[in-house]
Amino acid sequence: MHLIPIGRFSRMTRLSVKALRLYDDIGLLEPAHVDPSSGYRYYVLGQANRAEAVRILRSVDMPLDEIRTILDTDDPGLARKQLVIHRERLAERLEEQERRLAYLETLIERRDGILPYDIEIANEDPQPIAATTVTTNLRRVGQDIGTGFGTLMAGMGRAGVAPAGMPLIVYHTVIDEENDGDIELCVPVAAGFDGDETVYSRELEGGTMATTVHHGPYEEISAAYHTLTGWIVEHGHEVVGPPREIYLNDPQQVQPAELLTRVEFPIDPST
Amino acid sequence: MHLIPIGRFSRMTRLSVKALRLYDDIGLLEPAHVDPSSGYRYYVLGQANRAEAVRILRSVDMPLDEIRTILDTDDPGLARKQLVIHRERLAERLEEQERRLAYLETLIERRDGILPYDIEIANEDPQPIAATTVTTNLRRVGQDIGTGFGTLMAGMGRAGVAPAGMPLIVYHTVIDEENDGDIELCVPVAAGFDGDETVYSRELEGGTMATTVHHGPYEEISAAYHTLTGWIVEHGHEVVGPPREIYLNDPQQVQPAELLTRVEFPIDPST
DNA sequence: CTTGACTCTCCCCTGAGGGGAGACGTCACG
DNA sequence: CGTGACGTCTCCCCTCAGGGGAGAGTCAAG
Repeated sequence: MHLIPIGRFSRMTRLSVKALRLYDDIGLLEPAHVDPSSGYRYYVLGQANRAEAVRILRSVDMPLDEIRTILDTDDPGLARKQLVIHRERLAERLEEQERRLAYLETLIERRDGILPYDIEIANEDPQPIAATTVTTNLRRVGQDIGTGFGTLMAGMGRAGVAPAGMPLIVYHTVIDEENDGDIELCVPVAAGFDGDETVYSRELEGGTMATTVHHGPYEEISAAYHTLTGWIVEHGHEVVGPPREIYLNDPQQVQPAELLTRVEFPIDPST
Repeated sequence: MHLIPIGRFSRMTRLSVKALRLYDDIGLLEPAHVDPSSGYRYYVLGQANRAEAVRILRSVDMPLDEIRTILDTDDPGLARKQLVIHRERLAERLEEQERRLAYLETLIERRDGILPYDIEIANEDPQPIAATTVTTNLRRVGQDIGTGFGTLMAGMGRAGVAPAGMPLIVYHTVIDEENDGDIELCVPVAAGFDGDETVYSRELEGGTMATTVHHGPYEEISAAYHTLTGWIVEHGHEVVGPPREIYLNDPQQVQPAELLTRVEFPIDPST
């Protein structure tokens, strides 16, 4: 029975000495013999095989405890299942890397840097609108907007009025991940009409607005808000009403990266 | 100047409080004001923009110090270059994940488990061969085998002899990553011939062999060696000569996953 | 003034080892 | 049998971007 010290075993198996010691500590690959006085680890040839299996499975980035599960089971079906589970995990990571890469590409494509918002002051006239109010939060907001606009269109059909401009949303409450808030889905119309409880007619407030246009998917719009609110405070203005978003093109028709959304904050016009 | 405590700023920016404190510590995003008596961090609206940029860049897994580089430079070219560098890195990881995934697939495909080696005892007759010796290590071995067989074929052509069997290699020394060793590239021939210094004729030793066949790329062959040597020791045999590999098919003609390599260890036939 | 929500610092934890210090063991050579 | 050159041991700290929690202090509203 050849006893092999850790260094030679390390060269045989191409596992580092540090790794071998770790595998001993966690009981994944214990030396056949440990000298009780010196603590020296000694392996035998027959262990190289298990070591090789560990090396292979680590090379596909499998966690150590799963490797132990696979190597210590007698059920080849279970081992196989673990491998398949790990494959799913790798595939998932692969997808994630792909998504990140794609996103990063779009960041690079933006030739104006990461946060290219030009802020303008605009004077908006009051405008008759058809509107409906929904309560939602940041997690559900995408769905709720979709169904909400459906409701709105249905109500406008009942009232016999047609859109006269781009749809918009007034954010009456600040909504975030867990806190619900009220948002008002609106479509400009030619004149006021008789609505009902859910779809009603009102006049959208006009006034001085600080505005900017967000170019890209809705998920990334918060930077536009931050830029605007920061700009407003820095320039000594005050926010005098809820902000609104005006959807300049249709998510059904253009790619998310091409979406244009105008964000407007009503402000007091003083310097 | 609104001062925003960390919790609200956290909700505004969707960065965790822990993360904000970390970014303060490393100077990536320092609060506009820190109360000297309580230590409370207070942010201003204008910082939300930078926070947003951090969040975006973290979402593509960029390291914090590179984010700092990008955000603190005035040179948009440099920032862009960093983004591109990071893209390369992501793409590299993507490839790596793909390679691992593919490898794992092959592991799963092997229906016999991870290390399916059947070991047999064989009696080999002595065999005249043409041979050449090269000194190499585990890093260069692939190239050296390629050019070595070229040399061997050229020498056989000069001597006017033709191959009479599968090529093989005798591993006279254990080679590893950094230590060179001698390997002897061989081709069976019908009978001995007059060689020269580099390509010579000799008789390959016969005898009792412990053998197994490795199915797959050369890089994964070490498990075959470990299995064999482990088996030999466990069965009380002794290795009486250098091991050899016989290449049963041609890497030029089949996929690496389909390669078949017979590994043989000469042993004493006792027991 | 009290209560409840918020925030602070400090410490330990993640996974799979890497780097190094200081002490001890082993082996081949003379 | 001694000696020098390696080999190996344990122990500790480090990675990276935070997460979890303890215990103490702070803030704002009623």
